Amino acid sequence: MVTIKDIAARLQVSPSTVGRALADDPRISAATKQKVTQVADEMGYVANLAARMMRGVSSNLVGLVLPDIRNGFYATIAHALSKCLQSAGYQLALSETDDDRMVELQSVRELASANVAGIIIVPTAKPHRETVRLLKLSPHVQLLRKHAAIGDQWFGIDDTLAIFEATSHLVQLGHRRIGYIGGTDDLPTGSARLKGYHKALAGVASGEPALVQLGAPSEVDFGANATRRLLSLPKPPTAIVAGSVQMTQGILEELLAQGVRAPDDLSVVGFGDELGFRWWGPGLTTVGLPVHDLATACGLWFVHHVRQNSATASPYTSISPATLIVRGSTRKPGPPTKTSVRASLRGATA
Amino acid sequence: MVTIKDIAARLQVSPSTVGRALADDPRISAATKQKVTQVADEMGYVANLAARMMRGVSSNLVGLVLPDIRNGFYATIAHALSKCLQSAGYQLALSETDDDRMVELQSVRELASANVAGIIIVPTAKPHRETVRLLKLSPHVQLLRKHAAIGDQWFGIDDTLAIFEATSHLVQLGHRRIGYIGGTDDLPTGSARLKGYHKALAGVASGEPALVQLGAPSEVDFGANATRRLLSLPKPPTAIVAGSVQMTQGILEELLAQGVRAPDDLSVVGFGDELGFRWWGPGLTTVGLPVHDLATACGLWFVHHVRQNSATASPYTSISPATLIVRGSTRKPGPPTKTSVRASLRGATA
DNA sequence: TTGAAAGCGCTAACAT
DNA sequence: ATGTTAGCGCTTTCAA
Repeated sequence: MVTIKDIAARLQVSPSTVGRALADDPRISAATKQKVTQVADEMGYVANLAARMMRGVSSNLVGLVLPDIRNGFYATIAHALSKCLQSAGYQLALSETDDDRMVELQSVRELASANVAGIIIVPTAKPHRETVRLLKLSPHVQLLRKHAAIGDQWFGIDDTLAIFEATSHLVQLGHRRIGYIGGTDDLPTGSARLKGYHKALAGVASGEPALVQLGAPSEVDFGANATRRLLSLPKPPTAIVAGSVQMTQGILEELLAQGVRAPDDLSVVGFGDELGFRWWGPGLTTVGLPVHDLATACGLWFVHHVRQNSATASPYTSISPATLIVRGSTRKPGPPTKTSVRASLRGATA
Repeated sequence: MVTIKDIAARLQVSPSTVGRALADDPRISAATKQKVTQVADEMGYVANLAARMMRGVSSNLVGLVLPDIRNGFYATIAHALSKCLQSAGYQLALSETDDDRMVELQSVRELASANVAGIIIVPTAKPHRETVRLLKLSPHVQLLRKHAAIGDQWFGIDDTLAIFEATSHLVQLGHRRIGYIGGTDDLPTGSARLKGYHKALAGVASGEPALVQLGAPSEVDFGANATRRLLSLPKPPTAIVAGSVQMTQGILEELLAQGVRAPDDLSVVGFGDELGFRWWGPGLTTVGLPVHDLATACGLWFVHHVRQNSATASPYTSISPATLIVRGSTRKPGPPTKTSVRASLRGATA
């Protein structure tokens, strides 16, 4: 391995001169720089990253901490960020937490000890105090979920608006008994979404507690079970709104298993637009999330931020809107008509 | 950041004692080790990788190089590997190549200069020579795709068998004009799958060239276009077999757009079992791939291999079988019957 | 069984 | 414009 010393010896100069020349320090003469770079090239010199990192310079690694990469949602984020960071010369280090705060802590510890340039995190419900402390040591930004303790750098979507639009759509179609299956409100996203549901219902329908089913947002099974509970209610809802991607999956599975047909027997609005949602029944009406754009924006901002190397983290918040994608799984409540069936089929292939 | 010195100061011992205790050096008494590890845990000590790397030890980073994480297929792999490596104390560095050999080279270069413990790679069709050279410098293993130049460490699925089973299933149902839409045969997986198709057809039907459509395996659009071409043939096929996940997506989209109904108008067998494939029409009959198990096996083997730190890379090959998942999108060719329609609906919810 | 001390390759404060 | 020197945190001799 060729070191800075080898080059120095060969040129009869001091190691620091070589180091500075290579770093393009203004105090070094052009002639010397010229000679140094040439010899370095000739000898096949490659800077030792480890040594450089020991001197406090952070690596070109950016940690991405999220619950589960198998969620198409997060995969899109990872992809967009990867592209973004790659073109800026950074590498992505992936850590999955499974929404477990201790795993999260462990991951953040490892990243911190690897001297990462920064951390992009989708935090768990209640991050460990140590996690928060460690995050503050390097540039960081929260994605989707925002935890006050972690900081004011956040890129997210307007969760309240998203579910508000989904629910309003159903209200406008004439639905009054609308079920909501979503994440518990200990997660900021969960409570924001629930708020959107209640807001849309305000003044239109009484919020019947039994119609609201809250569970761990990443549990597909909960979505299925909650659907079963809603359907077996004395007065079942005429429509269901999903409050997370996995819940949506559970709901769709359960409806299929029970032979419940949308939109004839029940209207359904999903959350997120995963692969296959448009294939479900007559096409799933769902809340489209601008994940790709969100992640790209986050990546760009982050690179800029890291480059500044400013310890002074100025607060920054970006809220992207979600948009309702209307397909065939929603229509006005009541028995089906020929035209409505045909319309919903068209929706599926649109 | 907590260092070895901090622990030493707290315990009133020398830094070297702490270092040795942490390294489980036989010369340190059990009692000391006990105390050291406990305090280390308490203080949240994490070894500084940079410093360790300077001493010649490679990092705890394992590079994962693959085409596109958005492919559910690769997301599953990343997840399984992440779990596996995490529990062994390794971190995953994710690099996406988009099947571009120059991007691949760039990624591998970065990983190599970061002193990664090893690299797990799904290689592009024709990796750069430099890529191959760099890979040989650290422990590495190929996943899914196998390139002879890169080496004999490979975990993959039996691609030939996978498509053979898919095609045979159709042949047994009575199909004779079977279309195949898959990846070009410059990729080892592509040619193996094509081989499976031809093998299943041997002696049963003449392999009509127009029925075989080959393109870049990751292009959804190619799948859609190829489907259009097959359907507009003078004598269109009665069934189609997909040879990649994205092709499957394209095919499904196109059939939906054209209003072609499976299995009445056409039988379809997909590749992989992505979210939503079971929701498509009467449920997609498809080739299920043991991706999770494959990745886990690969991860375990890799960790073991890296731990051995053996420069002597003994050849190792693992071939996992794929299994056909029969749902509603396939049946015998010809006009529909009442019973067959009912049967296919049952298949969808099974 | 433990401590002291010498570096690994690089950077940066301090001297020329 | 360049040289000297002192570490960064860890491992690893060499001493005790």
